[in-house]
Order: sequence, then structure tokens, then C-alpha cells
Amino acid sequence: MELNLKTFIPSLDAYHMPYVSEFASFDLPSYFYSLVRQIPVNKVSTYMDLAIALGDTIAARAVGKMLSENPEPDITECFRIIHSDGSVGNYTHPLGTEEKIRRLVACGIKVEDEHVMDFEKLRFTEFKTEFPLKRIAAEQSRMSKEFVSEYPGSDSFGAVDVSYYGNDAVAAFVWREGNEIMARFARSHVTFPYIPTYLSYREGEIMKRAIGNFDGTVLVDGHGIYHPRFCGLACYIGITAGIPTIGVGKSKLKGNISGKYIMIGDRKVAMIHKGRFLSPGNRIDLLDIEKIVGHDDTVLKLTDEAHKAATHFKNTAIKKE
DNA sequence: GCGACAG
DNA sequence: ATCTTGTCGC
Repeated sequence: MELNLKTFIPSLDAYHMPYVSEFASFDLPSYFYSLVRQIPVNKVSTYMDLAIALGDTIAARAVGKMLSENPEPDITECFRIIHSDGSVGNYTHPLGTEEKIRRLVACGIKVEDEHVMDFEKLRFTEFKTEFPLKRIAAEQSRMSKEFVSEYPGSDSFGAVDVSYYGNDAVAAFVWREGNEIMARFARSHVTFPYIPTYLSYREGEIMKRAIGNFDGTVLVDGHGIYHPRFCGLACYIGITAGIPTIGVGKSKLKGNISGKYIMIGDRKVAMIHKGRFLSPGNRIDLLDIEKIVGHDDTVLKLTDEAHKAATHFKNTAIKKE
């Protein structure tokens, strides 16, 4: 016998459809290196210029980091990227800054006292780009609209954290079973760099693999709606996996402190509890979080267990390889 | 000159 | 988060 779906499912909208990210496996470094290769041989550009071409000035440090990890320095020449004040800046090479200057001079660029002469005239900014970080930020804004504040309730809690050895990451997810603490791990090489406010695209997918099909509320090492686009790591995980999540951050992002709460504009996005910033990720609100940590102070300690598990796995399994 | 800038 | 990457605004 076959079911007539049209009869039994009146509207797909009645179901919660997990949001699918378009950038879950986006290779930002490859895109970035292709931008670097656009700089003409007799020109220079700055870390900030490349960050703008990527789509957000907040990525300036990540630009430096990606250049330092350039896998093909002969094909993607990175010595043309200099500081915004015209000084040549660092060069990840055994010979350091001296080598950067030597290579610039070899291209006919004049350098005096570690500064590029006629810097503004030699500066290249006309990148052909689709501003990927702007697109990702737009996805965060769209995704934030999928946030649901109704808490389904749960008697089980888990916590997830990530530890790194270079760009090799391990995610640890821990939960309680009776008196035991259980752990599940996920490993992978990550390419997306750490960029403030884009943490989801570095850690979201590996964390979801460690969480697996856990049926409960997940504490995430990062913020939830306490985020400039109301879409931090805990939201990304909660909304793309369709599960209740709570963001647990150790440090501030932006926003104003008002008593025990953090405000972004007129929206209350987080509460301060025991030096942590707690914010809704998905399918929960601040009042639920307040009740949970007030009723059971062992729940938050799961985040410490997740941190320990991830660090231990990294030190014992990854570092030795 | 020093802090922000989630991890 | 590690192993050093940059800019802005006060």
C-alpha cells in the first residue's frame, strides 16, 4: 500500500527544515590566493586592501595568517602585500623582512628605511572579486531569521569544544550518562581561518560531526545570538542541525553591558553568569538558560569537560603524528 | 601608546 | 584557538 503524501502532508512549511549553509565547505584560502595573484608584478597592495576584497576589513589579520601559510610562494607571490602605512611588514621566510625588500626591489619597487616609496602610486586595489565574506555575512543575517526561541525542554545536556594542532582540528563532544562522562570526537584539517564574527565557518561543521545525533541541549564554545548579525557559532549549529543550543563564551564580542545582560541595540542577547557570556543559539531563550544554570550548576561544567577532552585528544593522538 | 577584534 | 598574523580608534 502506498501513502498519498499529498493527503498526509498538507504543507512542507509545517515541518522544521534545517537551514543548509552555502558555505559549509567554502575554501576561503584558495579564493584569497587567487586574489593575491591579481596584483600586477610592478604593484603593491596592503593587508587591508585584501581584506576589503575578501569582503570585510575585520579579516586583515587573517590575511597575514593566510600569507604566512602560502603553500605555493613561487606561484602566489606574497611579498607585495605590505602594511597600510607603507612599511613593508613581515615576511615568513628564513631571511625575513630583508628578503621581502630584496624581492620588491627586484621588481623595480623602491624601498627606503623599510618603507615603499611612492606607495600610493604603486598601490593596487582593483581586485576582481565577489566579496565572499559579504556573502557569508548575508547568509548569517538570513540564517538568524530562522532562530526559534521556544524551548522543547530536555533532561540531557552536552558540550562541544575544538582544539588545534596547526590547522588540524579535533572536536570533542561530551555528555553525561549516569555518573559517567561520555565523549565522541571528530577530526579534520580545517582551511577556513579564524576571522572574528565568522567563527562558524571554521568550527561549525566539525562540531556537528562530534555532536552526531545527540538528542538533548548542546552547550557550544562560542556565542549564540550575541553576535553583530545575531548568528554566532551556537546559532549556526542549532539552526543547521535543528537542535537546541546555548552559546557559552569566555570573552566579549561587541555590545553593551547592562547589569547582568549584554545588549546589542535594544535586543537583550546574552547574560553574564560566573564570568561566562551565555546566549541562546537556537530553540531556547534567555529565561530558559537562566532557569537551567540556576537549577543545576553542573551543566556549565560540561564545557570544561569538553575542553579537557579536546585538549587531551590533541596532545595524545594528533601531536605525535 | 594600548585595547578591541567570539575561538 | 595557538605560536605571532594587522588595523583602527581612543
